[in-house]
Amino acid sequence: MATAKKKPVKKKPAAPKKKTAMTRKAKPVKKVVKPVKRSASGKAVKPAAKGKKVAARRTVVKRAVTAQTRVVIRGKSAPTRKASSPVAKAIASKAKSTQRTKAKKPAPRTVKTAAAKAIMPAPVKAIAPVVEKSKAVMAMEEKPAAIQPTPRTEKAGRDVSYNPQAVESKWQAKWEADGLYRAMIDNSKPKHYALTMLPYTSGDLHFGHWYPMAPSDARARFMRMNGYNVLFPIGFDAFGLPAENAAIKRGIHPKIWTYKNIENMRRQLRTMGTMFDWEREAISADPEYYKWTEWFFIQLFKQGLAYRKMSAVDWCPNCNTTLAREQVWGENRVCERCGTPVIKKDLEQWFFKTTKYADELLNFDELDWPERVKVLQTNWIGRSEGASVIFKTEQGDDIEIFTTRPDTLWGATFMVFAPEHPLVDKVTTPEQREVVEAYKAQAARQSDIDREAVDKEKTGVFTGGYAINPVNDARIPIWIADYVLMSYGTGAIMAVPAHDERDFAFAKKYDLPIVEVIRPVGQDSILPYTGAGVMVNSGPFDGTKVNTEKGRKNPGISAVIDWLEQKGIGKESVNYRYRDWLISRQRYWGAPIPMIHCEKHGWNPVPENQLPVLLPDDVEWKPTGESPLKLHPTWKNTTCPVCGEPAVRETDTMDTFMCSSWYHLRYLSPQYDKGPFDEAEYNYWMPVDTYTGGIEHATMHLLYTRFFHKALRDAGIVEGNEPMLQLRNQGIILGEDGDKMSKSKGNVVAPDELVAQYGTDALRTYLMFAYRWQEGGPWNSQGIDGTSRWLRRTWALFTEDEKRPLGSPETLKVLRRKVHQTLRRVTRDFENFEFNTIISSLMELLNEMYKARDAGAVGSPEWSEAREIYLKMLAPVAPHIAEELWTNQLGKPYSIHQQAWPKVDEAAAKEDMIELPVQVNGKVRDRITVAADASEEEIKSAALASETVQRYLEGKEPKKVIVANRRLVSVVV
RNA sequence: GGGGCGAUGGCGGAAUCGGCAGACGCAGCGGUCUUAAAAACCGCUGGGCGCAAGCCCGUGUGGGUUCAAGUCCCACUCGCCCCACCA
Repeated sequence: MATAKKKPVKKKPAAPKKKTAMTRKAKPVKKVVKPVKRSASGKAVKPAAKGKKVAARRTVVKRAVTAQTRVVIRGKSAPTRKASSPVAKAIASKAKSTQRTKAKKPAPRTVKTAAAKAIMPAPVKAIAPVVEKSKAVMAMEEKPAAIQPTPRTEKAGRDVSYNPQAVESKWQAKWEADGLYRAMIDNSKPKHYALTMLPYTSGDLHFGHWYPMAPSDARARFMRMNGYNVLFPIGFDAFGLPAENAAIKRGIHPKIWTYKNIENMRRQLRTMGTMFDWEREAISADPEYYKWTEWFFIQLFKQGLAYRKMSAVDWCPNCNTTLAREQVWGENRVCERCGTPVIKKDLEQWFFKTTKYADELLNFDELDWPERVKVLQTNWIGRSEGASVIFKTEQGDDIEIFTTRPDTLWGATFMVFAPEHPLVDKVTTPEQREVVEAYKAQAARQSDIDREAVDKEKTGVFTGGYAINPVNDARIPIWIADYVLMSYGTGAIMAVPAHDERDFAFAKKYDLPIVEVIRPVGQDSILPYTGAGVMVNSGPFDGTKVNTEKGRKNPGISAVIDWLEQKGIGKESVNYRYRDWLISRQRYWGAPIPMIHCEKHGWNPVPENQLPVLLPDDVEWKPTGESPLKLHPTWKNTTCPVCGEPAVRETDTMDTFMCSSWYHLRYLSPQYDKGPFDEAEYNYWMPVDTYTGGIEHATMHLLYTRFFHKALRDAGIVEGNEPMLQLRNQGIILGEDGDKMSKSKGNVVAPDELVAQYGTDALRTYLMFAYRWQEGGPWNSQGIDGTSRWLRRTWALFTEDEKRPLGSPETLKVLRRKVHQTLRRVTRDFENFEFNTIISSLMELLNEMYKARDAGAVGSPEWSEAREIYLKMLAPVAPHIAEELWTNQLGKPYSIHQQAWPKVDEAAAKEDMIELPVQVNGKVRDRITVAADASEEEIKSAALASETVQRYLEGKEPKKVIVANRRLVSVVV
């Protein structure tokens, strides 16, 4: 996924690589979340994970109304709104109401420094908390030493023993040594193939890589804790123009440049703390990989899906070389390297017949993909239905046109050809020859941009020739004009100036006749194409058609098509904007196209047992104006697979999108040499369950890979209709100034530096917390302090071992309720890719835990449970600190990442008192607190008993009292 | 020109089914600790009026539906993205 269309080269992230030795299987984990269910249509069905809104807020018992319904009305000296957590309430309710605010304040923290000191002097080994000490000791052999506080922290507060970099590098090394993230086939578990778009080997890992990958990793970890056998692989998109250009610029061989970058990117990726299975790494520039890219080309060729044809490519006359579309920059379409305006040049090229699958690609029934991507693909394919109709030249040649409105055929008063149309020369009369030639030459010189500018005044010239309109035998003039494009439809149109803006403008300018066909203006009428033309706007319209075939007052489009077919002058037809995929690149750094050309036998594939066609290292890859492979002295010479006579190889290479169309298959078995993938692995892991990456690939990679899969399906190589069932796109992180990050603007933020400063866990969680993941937004350099602080507070709470007197049962109950409510929400949010609220929920829970600690929860079973569940929820998002606290502070068995996701205790999560706002005439005037199971009647009478409500009633009877779903009472006066 | 998405405090964002707008965090202000600073901790923080209780206003604009609208409907404005002489 190297490049995106029309834009300057995009770089993709890279991942570090390290082979891990051990392949210990993950212990089976109790399944908590059900596998994603699929409905008959194949759509993923989201588990309904709705939680009721929690949270009774301030509750001060004032008086009971009935025995069953205790009604609580806010006291007059109401506490501030913020003092409203359940724990705080619990505390508050014990205190006198006037002292409430004070009571909520934590006890002075005289202990904190002491607690910190107790940890600090500890040598390498961890001092596990009292709880479960024996287990901790047992686990000691397995786990690395607890992190030693760093000297610089000595003077600081109680949290300072947290050294994220030390924690992180320690566990990264341990996980890797243990092969903790090896993904092996295991038929006893449901599988989950989580895929994130592979990085391009641009050399540096930046936010464009972190932003999609870190949350994807968190979700993959979540799925794993939920009992799935998760495959989360990584690799490198290593072929392509950016590498070649960078290499040219620096004078380094593209291969050396690329593989050096991969080294660096692996190192950087490792610091991210992802659960990538490095054993499955695949690199598209490895011969073991591109052997199969070539093999796939041959399979498509055998399917009749690869063909050659002449095509106009972008050509830089200064560099004397072809350019890819993305190398043509800006509105002026200049060469990215030298700034010279690019021209078109005809070359023979290889194409894949993607259009064969156009209709099937429009079908998204089996896909849980964002609506936006589906719309983009649908528009890109651009299907239009209509008819193709044959007009004739006066000399008798057929002119095929496509129209979406065959019912307006009777209004066709002239025809327009694209200047490049093959019949132009033939219809042009001698008198018009000179002007026609001049116009053609001028059109050829114009750039696409000029030519396609909508606001440009239309120009054209008369050819002198005439055509016959087949529906009424009218003799109509043939013009050429550059507003008709050879690349869309048939390159010729019938012009119906009465009902088409463009035709209308042209007819007005050159004084051509206008014949009205449709005259509808009422709302039920069939409207003309556009609002074009005087006739359309001036009416009157009677909803009928005029000037059509006799006896056909109201021929609808389909009726006209039937009629055309009967008459043999036209047929139903579908036209697409979508083009076949041009895969030839006149470049060196790509997979060779494995084809051989023989004078006698034409083009034939390289025999499969001779694959791969290796890319030679000794080429002149600096720009010379010719394809580097073509200039190699010997490489292209070979023999014809049919006759054995001397023949030449294709010297073009493949578009890198070809490589990335199947990388998800290579991950299955990157070392496999008997085929592109091991079938056993395919059968277990495919299709991809969750695919994450940028939306910029909507009409490129994501369309190519779907095409590829369908073509392979028809070749009997893969199964199923779609390669990736669920797709989720992240947004883009902009620079702090709100602009796109770019070196030239100097607004690039480097993840490496932030990891050095804050640690990976803080950066990962900040990226999840700060934005809606699908939206992205500008970087905020201060924001990361928030998650950094949160993790330090987490560390502080978990490393503190001070004992306090046990608090009330209510305190513990409230804590437990909050824990399970948070768990319910976090579970749901993980399922829905809502990472920002996962983090905020965990922050809230931590805040509650602090309050519970101050209220005397420490030492209780509820406290232990809260700590365990908190860490398990933390584990996917901040894997390192969670592991450290789990194994070395709680003394639990390594690894937290092999633990089962906790289960919500719905009974514990349930509120027993609920607070309802009471509205009078739509405005909140009071709040009442009732038992959660109070009946509607009880709630009503409680609401009416409120002094405030009574005051607003002024003694009158309420018109209406509505209890809305136990969430609010509405009194209408 | 066509299509899509979006608009909530100083900022990022919450708000699950039409039911307490502003959760959580950043920034800011005040305080504790400190020789000092940093860190940490505590409190405040949409706007207006008010000593207070409280009242009024408030989710881009204007209408509408409803007991109730950030959320639904209609018409706009602005922003971003995609496609575009597409026949």
